[in-house]
Amino acid sequence: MPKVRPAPTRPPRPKPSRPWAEIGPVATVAERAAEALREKILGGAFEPGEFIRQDDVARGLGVSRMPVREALMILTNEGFVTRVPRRGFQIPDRPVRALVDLYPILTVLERHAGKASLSELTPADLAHLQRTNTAMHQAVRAAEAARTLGLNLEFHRILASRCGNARLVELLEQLGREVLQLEFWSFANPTHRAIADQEHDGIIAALLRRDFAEALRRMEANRLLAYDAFRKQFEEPPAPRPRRAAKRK
Amino acid sequence: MPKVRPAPTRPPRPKPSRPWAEIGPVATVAERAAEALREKILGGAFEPGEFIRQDDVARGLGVSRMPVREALMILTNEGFVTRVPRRGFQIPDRPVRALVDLYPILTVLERHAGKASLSELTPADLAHLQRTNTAMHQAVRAAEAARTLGLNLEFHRILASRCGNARLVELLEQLGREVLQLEFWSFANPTHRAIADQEHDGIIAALLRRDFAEALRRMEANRLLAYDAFRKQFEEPPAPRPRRAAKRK
DNA sequence: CGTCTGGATCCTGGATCCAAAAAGAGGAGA
DNA sequence: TCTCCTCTTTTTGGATCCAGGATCCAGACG
Repeated sequence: MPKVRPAPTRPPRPKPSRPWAEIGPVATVAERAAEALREKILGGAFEPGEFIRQDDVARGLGVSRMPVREALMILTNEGFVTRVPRRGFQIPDRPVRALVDLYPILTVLERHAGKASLSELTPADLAHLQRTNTAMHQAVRAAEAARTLGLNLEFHRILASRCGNARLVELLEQLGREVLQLEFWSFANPTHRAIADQEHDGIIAALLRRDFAEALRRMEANRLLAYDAFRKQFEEPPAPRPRRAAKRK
Repeated sequence: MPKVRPAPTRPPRPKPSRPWAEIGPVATVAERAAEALREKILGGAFEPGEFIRQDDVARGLGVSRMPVREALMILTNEGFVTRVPRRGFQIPDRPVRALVDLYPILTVLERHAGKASLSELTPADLAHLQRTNTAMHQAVRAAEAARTLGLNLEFHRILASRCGNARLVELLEQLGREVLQLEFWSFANPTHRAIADQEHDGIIAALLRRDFAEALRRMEANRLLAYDAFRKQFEEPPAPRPRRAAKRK
């Protein structure tokens, strides 16, 4: 008989015996599934508006459907998919609107973080920034999508890292991830990436001169540039429903 | 034999025959569980740092453990709980730090949204605002916690609703929910609530005069007030680990 | 010939079951 | 008597199974 537990709460960890505690990636299967799905999505395995079949993913990963479900919920938080109550999880089908909404949010938050953070960056941070930048140059040339995205995130995360607000850094990373992913779908053209690269160089140069105002301007210009290029390209989605050819047997 | 599916993607909804589509709350069990858990958490059924036992909740709701798991993931997105990989979901145990981080984010985003939204509010919006405000007055007097929180969210949501950025409204609501919940835990004292109420009246008055700058100032003052009151009260958490009495047999 | 309705099929959501891991308790040794 | 180790219990994480519902296709009717 499972005797009723006398204390409503567990004593708050009297022993610090937690040899795991954030040490290694004891990654649960769901997290690994989320990682794999993220890669697949970024790799273009799905197209906007498509619903993700859970057991297809499960079979593909060699696991059951449950960790896939959890992974999809994780990806929902990260903005990679959206949930429709009895239909499942689908790739967002209106990336245009989402991007137009996201840019101003990211701009204002990045400015706020940058004001506090840029002047506090240590020489080690700057070195890290430069390493990340050169690595990203290589990734761009090699056309490694996921790697480029990760390095771009890293770059911006370093820029904001010293703002003294952990939650803000976290939020910026989450929104930045969404933006990069959406940009990735919208225009996978390399010219845009090259432009972003140039801007990154400019930011680093300004930081090395300790010209923080200029660095901040460059950061905003970086976003604004992408925003404009984007709106120019997708001023209005031409076909409301592209009427893709039906599956042929 | 489940014959291999010939087309990798389902034809993208050729028929718009979706009689459900956001009509009624076809709420899945997990969503209802999330709602119930939210109420319980706000009601103080758990204390900061406590881990939530999944099958306790499941038994309490008369459902299996799986929708509870999904509900907990939903609540994780909303910031009500945090996840520890092999331990479960716990009530965040450092609300102080979280609040100090959240206030500036919410302030800067609210200012951005308010600049665009306040001048676009319709008379109907203002009426809605006033109705919400009076309802919240009543809820405060009746000490109905969850209701007060919901109405407060509604109030701020209306203020930002015309900013033309759906994602921003959504983000503000999410962060605002976190802040209100954390405030609720930190100081459940009614004086603070009363002060917030006063500020709401001031915001409405300024809006009726179409003095948007003043309304914006009032909005920021609203947050700043709570921020200061909060920091004054919890300047430094006195006991790092309150050393709760162990359960007695 | 187009449209609507009915049934078959597939997929998601929920329940139940099993394994693994962490916490808790008790005993042995210093 | 205190500490460390081991064994038990509890709880989470994952797998499998079942039911409800949505889509899709075919046939009937206008």
